[in-house]
Amino acid sequence: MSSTIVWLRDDLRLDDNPALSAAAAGPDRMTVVYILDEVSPGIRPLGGAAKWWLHHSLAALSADLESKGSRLLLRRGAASAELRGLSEETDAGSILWNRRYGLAERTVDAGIKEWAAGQGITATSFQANLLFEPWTVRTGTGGPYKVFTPFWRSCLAGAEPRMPADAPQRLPQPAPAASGSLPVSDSLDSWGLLPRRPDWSTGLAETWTPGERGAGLRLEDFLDGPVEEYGTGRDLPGVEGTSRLSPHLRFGEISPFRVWQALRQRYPRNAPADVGTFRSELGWREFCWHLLYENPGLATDNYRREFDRFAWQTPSDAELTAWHQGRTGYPLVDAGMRQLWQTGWMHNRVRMAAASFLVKNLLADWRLGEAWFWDTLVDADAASNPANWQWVAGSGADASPYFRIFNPVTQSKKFDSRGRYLRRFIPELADLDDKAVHEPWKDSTAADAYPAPLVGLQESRARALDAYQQLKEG
DNA sequence: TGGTAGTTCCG
DNA sequence: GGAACTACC
Repeated sequence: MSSTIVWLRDDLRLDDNPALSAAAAGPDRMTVVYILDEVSPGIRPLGGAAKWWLHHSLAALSADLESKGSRLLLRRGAASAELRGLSEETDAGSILWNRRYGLAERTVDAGIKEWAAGQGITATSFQANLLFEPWTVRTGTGGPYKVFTPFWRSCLAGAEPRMPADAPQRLPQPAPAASGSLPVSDSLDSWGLLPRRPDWSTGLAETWTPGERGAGLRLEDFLDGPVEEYGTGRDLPGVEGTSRLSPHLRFGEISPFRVWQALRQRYPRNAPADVGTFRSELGWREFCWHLLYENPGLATDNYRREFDRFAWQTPSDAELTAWHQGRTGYPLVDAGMRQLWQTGWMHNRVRMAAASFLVKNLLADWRLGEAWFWDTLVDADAASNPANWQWVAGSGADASPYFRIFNPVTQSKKFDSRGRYLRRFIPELADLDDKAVHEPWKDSTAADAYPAPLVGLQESRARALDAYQQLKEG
């Protein structure tokens, strides 16, 4: 008897999952498989925080599938080999998946599609993780967009994103192997995705609930309040003003179509400007994937190739470690880096300030920062992380102008004036008053507990402007 | 989705 | 002394 394989990747959900829904609507038995592929060429290994998330997300997904009569099969290895084996084991007549957009991933998928065609197996892919697929958004002259605003305007001018599909009520039974028993699954624990000695994941577990249910609750919480003041609230790191949906979107625990529709339903017309601002953040996610699709080397190559000649300085071990550990002596940067380490996430405005500090005040190559964020963020994806680092560095598409150098003191005075965020993540500063907390080096009582500034803002700023000036002239 | 420095103007 | 404005980086 023929069966269907649903291959899940960055779409760890039952809701609005077109591949899963298509299988559920058919008559076949169904094998749902997740493959941990660390060996196919060009696939970027997951960072540590992402591994932690993946473990818990798969555990949640597995339970959700079982509650509907299905099960999650886990396999590890090259995706193509695993799928071939599994197709044979389960006598699969079709393989279904939701599309992904990185070059290495597309290459794997295309290879499987070709193999399947030769075997008489139907391989079908669906749009599930982007509202606007990269190749569908074109400028008037047929090229890809390089600037966000016209990109997003073009997206919004087209057809409204489709309605999301509800999760199937019931799922087909798992397909047996030829032997009659179910195909063998790896145990999740055997993958070793969770940190061991030391276990740094406590703060992550306190902050997040990976999985589809956690994602839905985040969306509800956001719609119940912060969304209406998103325009101002999102800039205040001491306030819960953002959606915090990023890691859930990263792993596909919630569909962007579901988020879009939830906003549409809540604000059928005349949505407040804040809602438009939030939508445009979804737009930045789309734009980053658009950029990665057109520039597969986004994480390694300067988008603006003239930056290949830029005179990045190799930071000393002490400097890089101070940045990693949140001990640069600049409270906003340090609070952000500690939030990142403790919770796997950093507020967006603080990301900009912390990244600007590394790339401009320390004059370090943006790839060093990109790599650290890749390893420590729960929401780092292959598009947004490099695209945003290049945005900060000035080497990217629609990038921040080179002379825009964030002043971490000005930023914290402006966006965390009471020092609420600073004190939360830097206990050494808890007793300083609202003025000194932004500039602890001016307060003698802070001197022993908190590091002195790693570099002077004036000199390091001037040095960065010089380096950029040389690039322009050179 | 900035910052700085210089200027004017004000209390 | 600092808010507000501007030109420039």
